[in-house]
Amino acid sequence: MILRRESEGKEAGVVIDDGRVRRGPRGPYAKSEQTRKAILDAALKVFAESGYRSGSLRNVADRVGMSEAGLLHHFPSKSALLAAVLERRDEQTQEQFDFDPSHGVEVLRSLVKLADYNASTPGVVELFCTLSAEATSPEHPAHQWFTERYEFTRGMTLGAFRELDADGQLRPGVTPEAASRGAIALMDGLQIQWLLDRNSVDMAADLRAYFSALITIEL
Amino acid sequence: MILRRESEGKEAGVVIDDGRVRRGPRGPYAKSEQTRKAILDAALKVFAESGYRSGSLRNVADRVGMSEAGLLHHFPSKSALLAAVLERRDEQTQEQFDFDPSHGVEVLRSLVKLADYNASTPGVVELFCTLSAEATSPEHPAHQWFTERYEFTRGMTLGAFRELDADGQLRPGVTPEAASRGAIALMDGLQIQWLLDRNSVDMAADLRAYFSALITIEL
DNA sequence: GTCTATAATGCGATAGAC
DNA sequence: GTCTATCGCATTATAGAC
Repeated sequence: MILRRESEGKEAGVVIDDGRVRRGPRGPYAKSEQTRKAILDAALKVFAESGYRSGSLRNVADRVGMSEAGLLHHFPSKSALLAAVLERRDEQTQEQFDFDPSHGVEVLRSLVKLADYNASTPGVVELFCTLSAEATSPEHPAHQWFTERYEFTRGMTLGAFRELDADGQLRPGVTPEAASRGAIALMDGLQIQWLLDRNSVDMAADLRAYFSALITIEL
Repeated sequence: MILRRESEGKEAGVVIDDGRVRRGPRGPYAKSEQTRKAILDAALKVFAESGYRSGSLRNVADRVGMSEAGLLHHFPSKSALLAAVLERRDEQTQEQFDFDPSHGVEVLRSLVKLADYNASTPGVVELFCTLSAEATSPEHPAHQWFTERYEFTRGMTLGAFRELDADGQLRPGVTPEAASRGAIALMDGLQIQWLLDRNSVDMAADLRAYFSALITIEL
């Protein structure tokens, strides 16, 4: 699941070295932008396959064809690298999906489209699946990031269901709160089954079926 | 989510050292049974908090108050310890929950009860949440174990929904296949949100709401 | 900007004394 | 059954040459 939180005010970062927060490159990295991107691509794959804790800088460095020390010239620490990877995913998906909470049905349609798109980027699904489980631990450097991410995502979905509820388009017994928690949970849970066997699950179709069971109008 | 697969025929084990499969103690461990249990309790906590890959034998040994070498006298390797932990959970929950697929509604009721029970054992939820994400990787020693576990669980739930379908108790548009995949996914996904903030989610209530949206009869 | 070298720590597992 | 000692390897990160 990839969603973008509103980029106003203080954005949640990833805790680096138990204190500082990195939000982006501080200086003009203009010349080495390519190298940075290559590192981030490799890091995404490594963290996706092994998680943050077990993924190693050596593995990332090997994939990008440089030494660990060379890598650490671009990112001062492992947690800073994780922060940059998550930050970059947010930026990229912000461009692709626009979730306008003013139209309830549109949000649900966008979530189905997102589930469909996710099926084309297994590495990213792996990354978020692994990290969201890992980051439930309060000591994890991305714990706060995921906490706020879930709050934002659930809030947006909740707004959509509330609007549908106000328009009388929710089936009797369905509450916006349970429906929004369920929608996020379903997307996460389907990803696990999909990663175990990609032929066994159509994430978008199952999410659409869930929505169809909750609302009275056509999706 | 804790479910017991049928214990007939060849049971899936956890791959140990790329080959052997450990299913239980081979000899009479009668005298050191207490020590084994203490180790398994500590190992469950460590694997729950850090996952299998990042969890260390040293951490387990420290908690149980012995050396790593002493621990490895009882379990020949780290993966053998993981196998024993998963095996033990299966045994313990087998005694507590009986899923009889002959009565569709009863299976759904049992799943809600299970979700409620899980909320009283956060350590176990953490363990399965972390491991099921970690084990989506084909190289993980518990990959096969989780693959077969999901197949079994989904099959049982599918049977329940098929029976409800035959009795005309599914709402129009609901298919047993999507419903069963969704039920498992919902349980998994709710666990992530619950682990992030235990006050934000009532897993059993949300699962019940999901079922209520799919079936026409009272739960 | 990238490297080699190295520090400092942690890991799983084995050998052998008791 | 448990220990100490140790092996061999991986890890993050730093120092300093080029």
